[in-house]
Amino acid sequence: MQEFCSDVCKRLQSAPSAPSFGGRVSITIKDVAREANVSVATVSRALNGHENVAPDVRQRVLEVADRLQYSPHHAARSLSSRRTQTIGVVLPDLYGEFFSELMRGIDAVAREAGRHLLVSSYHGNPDEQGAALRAMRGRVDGLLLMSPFVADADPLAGQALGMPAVLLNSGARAGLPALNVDSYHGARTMTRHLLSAGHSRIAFIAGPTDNFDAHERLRGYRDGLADSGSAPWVLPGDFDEASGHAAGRELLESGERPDAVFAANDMMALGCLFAFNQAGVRVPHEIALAGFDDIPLARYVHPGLTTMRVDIAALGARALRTLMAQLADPDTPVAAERLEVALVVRQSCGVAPV
Amino acid sequence: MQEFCSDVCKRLQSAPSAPSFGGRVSITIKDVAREANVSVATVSRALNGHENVAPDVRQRVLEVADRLQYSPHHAARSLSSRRTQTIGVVLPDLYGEFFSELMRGIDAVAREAGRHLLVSSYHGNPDEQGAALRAMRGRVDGLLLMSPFVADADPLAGQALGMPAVLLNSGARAGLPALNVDSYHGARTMTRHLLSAGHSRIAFIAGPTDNFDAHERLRGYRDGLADSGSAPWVLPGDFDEASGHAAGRELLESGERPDAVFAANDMMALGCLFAFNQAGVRVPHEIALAGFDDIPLARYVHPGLTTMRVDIAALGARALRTLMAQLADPDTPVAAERLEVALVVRQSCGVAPV
DNA sequence: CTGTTAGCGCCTTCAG
DNA sequence: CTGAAGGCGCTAACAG
Repeated sequence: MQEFCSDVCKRLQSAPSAPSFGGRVSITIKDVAREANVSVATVSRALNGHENVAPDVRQRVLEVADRLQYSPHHAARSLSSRRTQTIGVVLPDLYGEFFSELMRGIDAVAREAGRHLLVSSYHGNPDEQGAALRAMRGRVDGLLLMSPFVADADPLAGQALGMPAVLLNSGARAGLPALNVDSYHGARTMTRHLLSAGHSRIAFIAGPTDNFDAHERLRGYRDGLADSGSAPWVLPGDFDEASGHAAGRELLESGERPDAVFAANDMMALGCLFAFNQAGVRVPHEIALAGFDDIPLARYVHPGLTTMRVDIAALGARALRTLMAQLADPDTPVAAERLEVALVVRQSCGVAPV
Repeated sequence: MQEFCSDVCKRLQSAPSAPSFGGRVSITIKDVAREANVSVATVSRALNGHENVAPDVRQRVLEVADRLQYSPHHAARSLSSRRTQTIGVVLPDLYGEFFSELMRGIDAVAREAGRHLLVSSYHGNPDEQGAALRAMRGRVDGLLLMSPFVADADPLAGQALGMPAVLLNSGARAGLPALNVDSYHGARTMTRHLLSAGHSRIAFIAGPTDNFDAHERLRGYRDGLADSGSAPWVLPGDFDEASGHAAGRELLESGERPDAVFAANDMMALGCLFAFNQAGVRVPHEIALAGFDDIPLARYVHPGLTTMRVDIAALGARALRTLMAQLADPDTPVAAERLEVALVVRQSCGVAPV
């Protein structure tokens, strides 16, 4: 035992200049090669599972590597192999349940595929976004990018990503494969559902004006209302509880109350619900309420919230699968896909089973 | 303009063997050097802000680099400099608001410090945890590790991390710097608050038995009750709404109802609240309710939830700051720190201002 | 099957 | 102040 590791032990003890890591020196492929009496090439082959290595040699190499606790240096490996085994994820933010769920879906697939995740958020700032994208170069094999801002100037237009990428909830652009939640059809369906339940004055609490999904949902609401004779009634919102709460109060104070309120997402619907609760207005008896997303809390509030279910984790998972396919075969046809959403009827609209 | 980029343009057009990345070739330091009529060494120095470069030369180099959209290749840089500019974040999971908030805090500091984040979750599986830690070697300069499972065998004991690391909400072990939410004192404070508000039969909805924080909160509850004459009354829970809901129902059905319920976290408190709502039991009139965490919804439910505020984003931010200090100076003394929590009194305990 | 060798792109002495 | 040159650790031809 001792004899085998003498060389390395000596190096460990008398490392001339301790390279970082708290004075530790790391074991390289050379150390393994020397201990196993083979060349570095053979070690590389053995460790990477190539076929052209004699069984006994492979065995010996693996043992030595294990004993020395060798672990290949990632930077070196990816510098020479030109692959990083890492996927870059660039998001507008990391805050809230949406991103959390998204990451969960992405993470599951990444783990399954043995890929690492380099995450970065740009806080809605186009400059930071550019910087984040640039910084990904040489660190990742592909990119998952979410850029939901419907700015006049497409921040991606000028960015040569220089690598395969998939767009998430960002519309379709730059000839990249894209995957979007089908917000438009979802919102239209919900609006029609409310109409068919007998509501005619349906108010809509919108999302941020520069957000792609918010835009699609508003469009779906308007189109859903189109032939009904009902006029659109839109309040501003921000996708958070606070703005839903504010919108709820505003609705109560308006001269003519709506029959139903459709919030562009569940968090706003909940904020609105609490505003109604505080004012003693009963849901659904006096006003019906609907949301969008089906967050976990939607089923626990009282009354249960009617909403559109969006499987966000599936969104992330599917996006990464698309990217992996692109990575495996760059000629995979590029398409824009939609993630289906589903109407979930609960008590908040007054037409639900108990 | 054209003349300057002729060389590179030619290369881009007639790259002999397109090296990965969908057939694109990337611009290297050599390209910049050639365009700027200097050596690669000078480019390197100029771009890295070293002082020994003539102002006009630096200017020219920066211009060329900008025009060519040059961005250094990470793997190459970290191979030669032995630093990755990346922090590894190893978490038990990526699911839910807690991790989302944690990541937000970490991300803010990382961005501020120009560091990237390599995230990985191990789904509560010790083997996966080991694999994740091993895979971090050579890819990151330091580690933020959350390992809240109070298993008999410390999964970290055998792991030579081989690099600076900070433990998050994982107790104190392995001689690593640690940062923990002060769950014990928080729970004790809350329990005493409930007692002093006149409640004597206080039930506690516990968290997962193998979770460090859950354990600390339970301990705080017991100690808070210690000299009061009240007996502990503990129900199992899982930190999610569903288990809080179940516990709430169980409490209602028990022969002797409690005066107050203290849930080990807000999600369970909300689940419990909805169970009470459904049963028509009024909070706080019939039963007082308290939680722990102060998630955003806590202030929007009706009645507002009395809870202990935990600044999770601050937890992440502080942990990364500690790690950065460790990275900057390995001799920084190692200590276990506590993140203070604060009592937030709302209406759910019946002693609050409206 | 195995060893030798030439880079991958960048940083960093060491001479000028 | 600047250029030339030697690696960093690993992979991938190319010869044996």
